[in-house]
Amino acid sequence: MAKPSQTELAVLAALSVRPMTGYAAREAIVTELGMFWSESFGQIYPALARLREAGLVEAVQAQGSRSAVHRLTPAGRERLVELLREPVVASPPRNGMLLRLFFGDVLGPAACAELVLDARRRAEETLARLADARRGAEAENHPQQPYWLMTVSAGEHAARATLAWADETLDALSRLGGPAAG
Amino acid sequence: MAKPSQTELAVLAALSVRPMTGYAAREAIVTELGMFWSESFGQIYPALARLREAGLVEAVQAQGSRSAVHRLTPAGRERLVELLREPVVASPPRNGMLLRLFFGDVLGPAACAELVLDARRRAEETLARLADARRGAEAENHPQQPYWLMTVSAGEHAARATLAWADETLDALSRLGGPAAG
DNA sequence: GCTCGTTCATGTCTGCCAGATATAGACCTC
DNA sequence: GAGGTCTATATCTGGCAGACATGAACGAGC
Repeated sequence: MAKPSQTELAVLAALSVRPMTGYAAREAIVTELGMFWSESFGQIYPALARLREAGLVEAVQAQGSRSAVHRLTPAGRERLVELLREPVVASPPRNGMLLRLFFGDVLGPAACAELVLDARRRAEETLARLADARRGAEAENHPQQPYWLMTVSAGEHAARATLAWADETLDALSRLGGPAAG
Repeated sequence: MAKPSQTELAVLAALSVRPMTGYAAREAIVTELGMFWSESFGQIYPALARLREAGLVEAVQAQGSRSAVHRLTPAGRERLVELLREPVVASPPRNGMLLRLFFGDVLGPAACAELVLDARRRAEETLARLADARRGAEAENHPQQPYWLMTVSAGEHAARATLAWADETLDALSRLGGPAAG
């Protein structure tokens, strides 16, 4: 019940969909929330242990099998709502590509163009994965479906902004590299 | 010379602009790179000590005054180029707002609209600060000026994308809240 | 029936890092 | 000269990622 942990929020949220092992919870977070969230094994298992101790989740079917499926208790469901209502914790920005571009003079226009092209490629890949996610969500009939589409749309807007910026920036870089390189 | 640290890269980069105290380096990172980078005191001072020990920076004027101004050595400048050339380390995503929106069913449309409005407000503020930064950069005549403008532009594209997404999403949420609330 | 590779599953360890906190000199104001 | 703010340095706690260690289950091939 103490200090709100980001990991515990994500684990509770994942388990609210369906009971899962820690391993499966991590899989679900990577594949379904991967566009805007991430967790590591090193956090998930200690978090599950704490949640179990606090009575927020319970382990079922831990007998014969090695796998311990965890399920939310009613208290866990309450705690999830409580954590969701807490103010959003902003994660400090750390964009290595923009840091390098800011000191682009040191690397030169060609190396900078490589960095921007990389970012552009990643944005293209993101758009493709989001198109899949959108098709999948649109085929569903679930109370959370409209919310899923909103998060997909957030990713699409961000990725398209990256594409537009990259094209603009590649143009500027080619002009920096000398008119002959344009 | 060992494992490349993100903090050491940022500190070397900051000191490459001009010699500074640790405190001033942190100020510079917050104010000038704050849109895409962050550092804490708890990292800067140990990093400076390591860099000093490795001969990459040197302290000057540490005698009478309490303040220790640090300056890049030639080896430090080489190391900076080396670190800038290293592949970008991607920071794992953690967007608490989108996590909450994904489980928006639990909170309800009104609380979700609050979250989106918050994000919209922050994007507006970001755009205002970036407009200042752009004016400042455009007034300069510096070899790095075009690169500064590219990073400013990245922030502007991202912020405008957030605005467009927020408006679209607020509209969708108002329709979810029932046609009467639209 | 045995080995081998893969997947599922649980955990530990190291080290990066943010944020809070403690401390104190410098300078300014009233 | 008392109090407040800014500059400056440093430490400590705890969240967290990523690499690693370990082993069960299971199918493929011999």
